[in-house]
Order: sequence, then structure tokens, then C-alpha cells
Amino acid sequence: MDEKAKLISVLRQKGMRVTQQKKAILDVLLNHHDRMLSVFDIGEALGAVMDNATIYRNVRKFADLGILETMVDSKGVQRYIICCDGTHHHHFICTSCGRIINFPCDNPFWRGLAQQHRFSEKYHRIEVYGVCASCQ
Amino acid sequence: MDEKAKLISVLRQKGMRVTQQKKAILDVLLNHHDRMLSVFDIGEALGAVMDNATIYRNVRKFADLGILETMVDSKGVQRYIICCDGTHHHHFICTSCGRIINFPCDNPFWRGLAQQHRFSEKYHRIEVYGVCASCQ
DNA sequence: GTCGATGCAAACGGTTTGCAAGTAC
DNA sequence: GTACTTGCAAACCGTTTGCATCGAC
Repeated sequence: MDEKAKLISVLRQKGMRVTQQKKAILDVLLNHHDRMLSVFDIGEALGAVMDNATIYRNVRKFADLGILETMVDSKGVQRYIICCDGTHHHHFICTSCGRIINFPCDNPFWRGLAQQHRFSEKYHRIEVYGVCASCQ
Repeated sequence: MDEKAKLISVLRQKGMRVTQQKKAILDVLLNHHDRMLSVFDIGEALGAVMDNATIYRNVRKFADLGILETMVDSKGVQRYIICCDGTHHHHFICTSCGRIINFPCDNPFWRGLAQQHRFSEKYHRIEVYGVCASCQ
């Protein structure tokens, strides 16, 4: 069973109806699994035939199911990327082409300091920006 | 010379006019140096007597001068905090009261991995969320 | 007096929502 | 057939901008 079929069966499991629109959005996300896409990007990839409200509603639902990771870019625009796996990781983000490279979260260096301040950590975000190998 | 006078002299140096509005905004920021404030927050602290456009224009200018740090929160809203110093650091952010605690950026653990992927890092962002000592 | 800054109102762009029509099951 | 989804349009909200007036220097 390929990735798409797996995701579709997740939708069914959750009692969600599997529409042409949802399948098309999943296609776009799977075809850009190494980029963070905005709703505008997804609409553009679909050829501007789908209503943006539909895209917004569906990416929101997908994110709620844990199918997508969401992030807010520096301009305040929400962006989405398909979840490759359930492991805790972060992203190298190429500022030239937008490509994403995952890296695992090994032994965060601030843990001792948090304890020192009696700060009880719940979660964190790390984003590393730079230029990827093929863009250099 | 106190912090405010220092900042005001920076404005003058840069050829900026020192208005009542700029001083009032600086006051609010200095009084909340351990919180990230939105334009709405600043306006509220001022008692809603200043036009939001004025606040937007001034925080933008302050950020350009390096007087403020800016960040985008999870809802896509721009937030500002006065720069305590020029050192590279990150923030523990209390999800209960919004308080900020700085911590220095010591030896990021991903450097070796970036090199392995021939990813040339330019900058990064780290945000650690949790509950501060006084909120526990 | 000059030129940058402010207030006001209008515009803008991303996002959300109400509602009637459409469609998966 | 029922309930969830979609498309459309309008509303929303944070933010930006044009312009006449104001005020720091």
C-alpha cells in the first residue's frame, strides 16, 4: 500500500469523507514532501480550480489528524508539510529553494539551564535556515 | 543615563525625530521587557489613545534600528520585545503568563549534521515553551 | 520654515464563516 | 436519504498605505 492509500484509509477511519478535493490536496502535498506549502501554493499547484476555503478547511483537518505539520513563516503565513514519520525532529530550511531536510533532535543543550531556572519545558521549536548543497 | 535616555539618543543619532508617541511606545516596551507584545498589546497599554498605524510604523523603525527583536507567534501575529543586549540568545517562553527568560546559544547540536548534508547554515531560531517557576 | 511624523480612513492579503447546493456513503 | 463537503460571497483581523495636518528641530 503506497503512502497515499495509507493516508486515505486514515481519513476513512476517522469518519471523514474521501472527496476528489481531499485526494487532490494530498497529491500536491505528497509531491512536495520536501517543501513547506502555503494554501496559495497548494491552490496554484492545483491550477486555481479549487476554492481556497476548501483548501483551508482541509489542511486544518489534516493537521488536526496529525497528517500535516504546520508552521508560520516570517511573514505570518501558515505553511504545511506532510509528516514523514512520527519521530521528533527539526528542519534545515533552504532559503534559496525552500527545500526541507530533517534532522533528529539530539540532546538539546538548554536542558540544564531550564532546570536551573525551574522552567518546566513542554515543547520547543527549532528552525535552521541556510543554503542547501544543490543551491550553493 | 538610564535605558530610556540611551534609546532616545540612539533615535536622535539616526536622524529620527523624538516625538511623544515614540517615547510612550518605548515606555511600554521597557515596562514589559520580559514579554513579547503585539501592536494590540502596546495600544492597550497606552489606553487606546494612539493610532495603531503609528504604533506599526514605529515598532517597524525600532526593529530596523535593532532596538527591538521581532517574532511571529503561532497565530501569525507579529510580536516585539526590547533588546536587552546584543548577544546571541534564545527564549524560554512561559505559556501561562507569557514571561520570557533568555538563555545563551551554546554549541548547537545540529552543526555536524548540517555539515554532513553540506547545508550551509545562515541563522536559526529556537523557542522553548513551558511553564515558568512562579506559574507552577 | 522645513521635513519627518501622526491621525484618519481606505485598502490589502491571508484566513474564517454562513449558507445553499452538491456528493460520498 | 442523510450528513458531511464544497463553492461562493461576505466578513474578519492584522497590517499597510495615501494624504492632509501637525509638530520637532
